[in-house]
Amino acid sequence: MTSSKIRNMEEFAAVSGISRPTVSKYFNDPESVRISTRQRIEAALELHDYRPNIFAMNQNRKLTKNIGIVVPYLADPFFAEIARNIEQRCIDAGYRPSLFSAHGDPALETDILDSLRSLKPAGVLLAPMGRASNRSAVESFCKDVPTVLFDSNLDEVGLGFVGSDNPQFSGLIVEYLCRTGEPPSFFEMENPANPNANKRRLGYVQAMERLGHEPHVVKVNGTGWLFEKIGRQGGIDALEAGAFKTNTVLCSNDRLAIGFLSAAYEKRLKVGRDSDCALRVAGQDDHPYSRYTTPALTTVAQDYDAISRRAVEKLFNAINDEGVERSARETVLFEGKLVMRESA
Amino acid sequence: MTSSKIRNMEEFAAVSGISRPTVSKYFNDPESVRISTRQRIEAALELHDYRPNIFAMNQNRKLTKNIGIVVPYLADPFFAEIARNIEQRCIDAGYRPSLFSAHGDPALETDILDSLRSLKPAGVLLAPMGRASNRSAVESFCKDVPTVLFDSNLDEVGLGFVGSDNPQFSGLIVEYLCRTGEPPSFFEMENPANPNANKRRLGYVQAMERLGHEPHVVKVNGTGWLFEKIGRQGGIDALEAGAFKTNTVLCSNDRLAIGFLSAAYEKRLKVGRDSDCALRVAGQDDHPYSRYTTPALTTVAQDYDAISRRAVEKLFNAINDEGVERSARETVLFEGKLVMRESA
DNA sequence: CCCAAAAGTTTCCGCGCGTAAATTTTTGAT
DNA sequence: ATCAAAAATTTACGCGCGGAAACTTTTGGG
Repeated sequence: MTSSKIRNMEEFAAVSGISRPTVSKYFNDPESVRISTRQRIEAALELHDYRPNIFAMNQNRKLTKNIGIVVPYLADPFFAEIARNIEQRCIDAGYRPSLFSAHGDPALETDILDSLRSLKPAGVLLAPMGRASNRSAVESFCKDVPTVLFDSNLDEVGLGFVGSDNPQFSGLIVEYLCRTGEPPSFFEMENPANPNANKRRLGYVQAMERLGHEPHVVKVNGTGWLFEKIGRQGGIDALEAGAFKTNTVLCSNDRLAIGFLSAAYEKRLKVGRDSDCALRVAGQDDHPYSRYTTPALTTVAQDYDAISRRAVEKLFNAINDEGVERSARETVLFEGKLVMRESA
Repeated sequence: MTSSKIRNMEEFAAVSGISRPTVSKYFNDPESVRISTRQRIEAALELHDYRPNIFAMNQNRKLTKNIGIVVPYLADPFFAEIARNIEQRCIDAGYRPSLFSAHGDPALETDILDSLRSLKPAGVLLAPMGRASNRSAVESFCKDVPTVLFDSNLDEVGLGFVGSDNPQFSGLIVEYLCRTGEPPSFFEMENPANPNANKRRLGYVQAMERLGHEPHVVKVNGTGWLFEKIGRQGGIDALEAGAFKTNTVLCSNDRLAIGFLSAAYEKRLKVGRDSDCALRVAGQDDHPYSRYTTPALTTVAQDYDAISRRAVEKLFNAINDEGVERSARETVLFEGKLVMRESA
């Protein structure tokens, strides 16, 4: 910067030799002005580091450049990773993402959506809490703000849903477990917060029946989002009660599996597929930590990248098409890939 | 809501029977108006669900109610937890926190601070990346915006620092390990991103010398924030090379320890303090996952709650005191508590 | 009941920018 | 060189609210 600070667009327009309305146009879309003027503005920009007042901008604009990203539980690295992924894509597209976590609290989720309204976001990417979500609140929010759901679906809500093909997940790993050993029992929370859990259970049951085995589901107590804790305590209880029909356990998700591995260790049961092992344990998600458990967790990998890319893509299409294609709510599901590690 | 939507404060003032300037006062501080008028406003508020336009508010106010929270790596549940803690305290105090993660990228940290300026935040709580941080950028930011550092310190920058007494951490666990077995080697990254690592190493060395043992530090390659990965690969290499003097390993932090436990498993070395164990492994931080490792990780617990509480407190004091006490930059360190689990 | 202090009202201006309308200038192909 | 289209300029207004100034009303202790 050469001279004194620029206070507003008026002053910046003066030093750049361009009229203020044209400068305004430039900041809304650099492509909308002639190349020569764009260069003059950008030349001035390098000398004076002026930036439009974001509050004044958003006050009048019909559509802000804000994007809301809402996840149910940020302390879960899975959500942290996917949020990061989405965030980056928004920034690259010239938007300003804001990240929110409901911290496992449905009321907070509603609060977030509520305060998100006042941000006048161009769009929102929402991973709802699931069954616990205040459905009507989410629904009314989606009517006002273009919203794409990801990770977990709420029927008929929002512009669409992008997530994983949960029955396929379970089917894939059930098939693997049966092929390489004995059929698994299914280990899950009694009242799972996430609706994906139900689809995974159904996928498990169907796959078992298809393969000619009798499904066996073990449900454990516990509510909330401390899945590892629930998996551990529920695992200890289930193991002590001899609740499993076979020595192979398929957990509803990796975090539950991490807790279950801890339970197996507590009960001095060696986990793995070697002959001296007492248990085989598998998860679902390919959680960032699942390769560092001991033994490393065999699981089904979610396609983080594809999910975040597709979700963002869908949102931006809706934002730009100005409602042309909003009628058709679309659901996109990505298949999981088997990740064979040592635990099963 | 009874009638049609309220469009602005003017209209809301009309339906509530109070003049607009008084309504404005109310929203800036409900305590600043007489009880009777407050009740009238709040009565109208329940009927009409009006909320002041946040952009118009922030445009003129000298001080917004925005608080920035910046962490270096949100995919680390430690930061997710402490961010959540801080976030809640800000909300409770009537502020609007925004969470940002540098995702392990120093350039992004600078970008975040840059764009944070345009949010005109009342204050910022910043956990800097550490050595990799663009110091001058952080420094100049702190001159413009009241900023309290936490987790990792940058000398003389910001209003103050709130974190852990790292040498005490190392001293505590070294003393424990020596008392209950043999003196530990210290396991760390060669070029740790976080400056706390250096203090922990020094604390280790001092504690060892104080107890009459020769310190032994094992440094492993690897940069970035994928500590588990580095701990695992570095651990495998170090174990194969016989790099440790004793069979007790103190890791610089829990995430490194999680990776190291994975390495020990890979090398079929049983970890724990039983007689049949080949290794004892300890960490530092009490990471959210450290109780679910197998074996559960013995570590030193950071006082998440105290750190976040004190950091927020310090920031709000500075904001409210309007620079009265800004001269004295204060450093607050909390002691860690030993968490004895099975790994050591 | 009186009166000073506290609180509320009226009136007005300004924040920084979006945006529309009318006008002028520039552009690029003929 | 000509001319219509494209782009930039000039002018003006409004967004919703903060906040100052001058004034009026309410409050509560004596």
